[in-house]
Amino acid sequence: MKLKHKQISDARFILSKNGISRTKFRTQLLDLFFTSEKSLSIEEILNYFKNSINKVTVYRSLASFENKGLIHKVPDSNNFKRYSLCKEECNSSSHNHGHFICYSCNQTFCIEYIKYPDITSLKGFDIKELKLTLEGYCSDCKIN
Amino acid sequence: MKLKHKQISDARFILSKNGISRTKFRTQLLDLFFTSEKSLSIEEILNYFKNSINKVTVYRSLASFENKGLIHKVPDSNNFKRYSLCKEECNSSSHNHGHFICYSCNQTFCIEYIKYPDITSLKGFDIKELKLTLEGYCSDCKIN
DNA sequence: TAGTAAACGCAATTAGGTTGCGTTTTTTTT
DNA sequence: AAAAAAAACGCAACCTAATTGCGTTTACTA
Repeated sequence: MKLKHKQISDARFILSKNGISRTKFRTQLLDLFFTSEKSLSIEEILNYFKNSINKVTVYRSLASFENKGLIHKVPDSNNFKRYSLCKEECNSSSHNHGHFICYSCNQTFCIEYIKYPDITSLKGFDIKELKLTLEGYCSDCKIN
Repeated sequence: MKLKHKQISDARFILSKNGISRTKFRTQLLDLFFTSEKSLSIEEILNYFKNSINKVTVYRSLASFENKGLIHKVPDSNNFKRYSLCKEECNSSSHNHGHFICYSCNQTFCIEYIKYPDITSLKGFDIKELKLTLEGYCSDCKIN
């Protein structure tokens, strides 16, 4: 990772800007989101930190990041908690892009560039959000 | 319910056809799905049967119905298990319609008639299924 | 109708997630 | 830079939806 140093300082800056204490762990966790293209589950985070961190701390850090709009929940086919870094387009109530879930490795990928169906109203329903989830096999898991 | 008798006999017939024992409870449960337009959660089923049935039995009956393709899981914003009757278009791997989840009452409605975005391939991904979930307020819960 | 297979119910267990609280670290104040 | 206040941490205990084991009961089938 060429930009490691810059990313770490980015992480520290962003934590401060959002009123989150710049602890060693939270800085590393936010940096992990920066360097990871994929979404992260609690289990993956615990493994990454080799269980040097308590799971309660992970849960609370993720909740903090989410409240400040740094990350957002992504769907998981097994209904586990899973998070992904927010992009520019995300706002507090809408993370307007699709997600791809791999049947095999269970990774969730944010898919920025698919078009949403144009649904603004539906008889009788007051639609606030729209979620599109694709499932199948990712490039690492599919049989070629 | 005008068609009650017919529905009960339908339920019995369908259970037999799918190799599921026609117990009193399973017949009533399948019939409940027939008469309910909405999806059902374990809690709602237990309440309906006034706790005369054990929750383990409910879980196992639902698993059995699902394995035989009679019902399918529907998304729930709180990640609880929730099921809905399969329609003609459903097959073992795909229940190709959208779902609407109400923020307030948490009911999930199957939406048959919305157009899916036309995604058959996505660079690097082998897409097997596509899920569209709408969230907001249903007609009973929205503020007019 | 006897034998086999499936379904049932109870109790115990699993596992993801949460809460309480005393301690430590970070941030703010002076 | 030290003291005070606030936020984060870690442990243990807890919560609860869901699952498993197993002995009993009910339904199917030959």
